Amino acid sequence: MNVEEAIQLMKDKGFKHTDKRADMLQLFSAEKRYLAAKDVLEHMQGKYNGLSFDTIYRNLSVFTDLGILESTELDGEKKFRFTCAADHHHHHLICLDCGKTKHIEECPMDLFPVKKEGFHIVDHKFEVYGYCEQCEAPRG
Amino acid sequence: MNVEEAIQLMKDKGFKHTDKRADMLQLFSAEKRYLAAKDVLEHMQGKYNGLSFDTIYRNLSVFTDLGILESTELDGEKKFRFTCAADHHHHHLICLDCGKTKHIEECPMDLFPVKKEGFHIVDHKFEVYGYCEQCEAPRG
DNA sequence: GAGTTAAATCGGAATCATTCTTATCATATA
DNA sequence: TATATGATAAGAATGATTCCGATTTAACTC
Repeated sequence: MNVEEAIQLMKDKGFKHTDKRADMLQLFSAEKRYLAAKDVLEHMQGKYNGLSFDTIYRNLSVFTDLGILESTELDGEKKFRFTCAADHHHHHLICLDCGKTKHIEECPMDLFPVKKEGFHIVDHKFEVYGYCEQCEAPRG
Repeated sequence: MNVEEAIQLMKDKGFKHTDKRADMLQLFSAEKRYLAAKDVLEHMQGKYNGLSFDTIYRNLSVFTDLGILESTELDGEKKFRFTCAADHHHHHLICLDCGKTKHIEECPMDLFPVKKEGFHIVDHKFEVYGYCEQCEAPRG
């Protein structure tokens, strides 16, 4: 998925094209890492003075619903990134500082049976956390 | 670890014994599932009128630091349970409704190598979510 | 190209979980 | 029992997120 495809998908689903939405998608496409709502707001405020939090949150939610962005929750914050593989299940190694990721193909659910007597399993989360080279250095 | 051991550990570490702390530990020991701060508050308010949120949060934090409780973050809420195995690494299958858990012995980190070029790994999270029999039924 | 309609946005208030602050109180100890 | 220090109450403060009413704008119709 790229920005053009994302915008087309958005239109196909009946959402309107706006400059703010296009710019948000452009940002995520360029960054390819997890960003918090406030990161997005900061980045956009240069161009759009008085941009509302509501706009950011609403659009993040729209994009996530459409599968354009994927999200996770880290340290009490929702974070979003341009989906790196909308078509197949995967996991991430995530930099706790900048949100940069590495793709993890293996899924633990495929590798061993989780004893699930008396449970109806509906989801799972597997994430590995660390610091990338750029963020590790300053931490000494 | 049981309630008595937890209280002893608390005293050994220089924390004072109070009825509220003992009751909180009693609750977690009896429930053996993930509870949110507000669950604990509700449970305690019957006995202690005017109990402060601060007391709950501070004590949850003390217990977690001492390894008496283990915690996770689910749906924007911190949840706590009496540690089911303070001595060895493990994961959980968790009921999204009531917080009941099943122990998962296998750790994905042991089962396959996570390609970590350029990353310094410091942590990971593996949780399986579902609904237990009691909570599944009402959901129809 | 102007008019219409529903969606998008703004600005700020509201909410929810959590943390902080200050004064008061209770536990453990001398 | 007196004292010191930790624990608690009460409520304010914080931070992320959501909600709401009023206004603006994109997309469609004529």
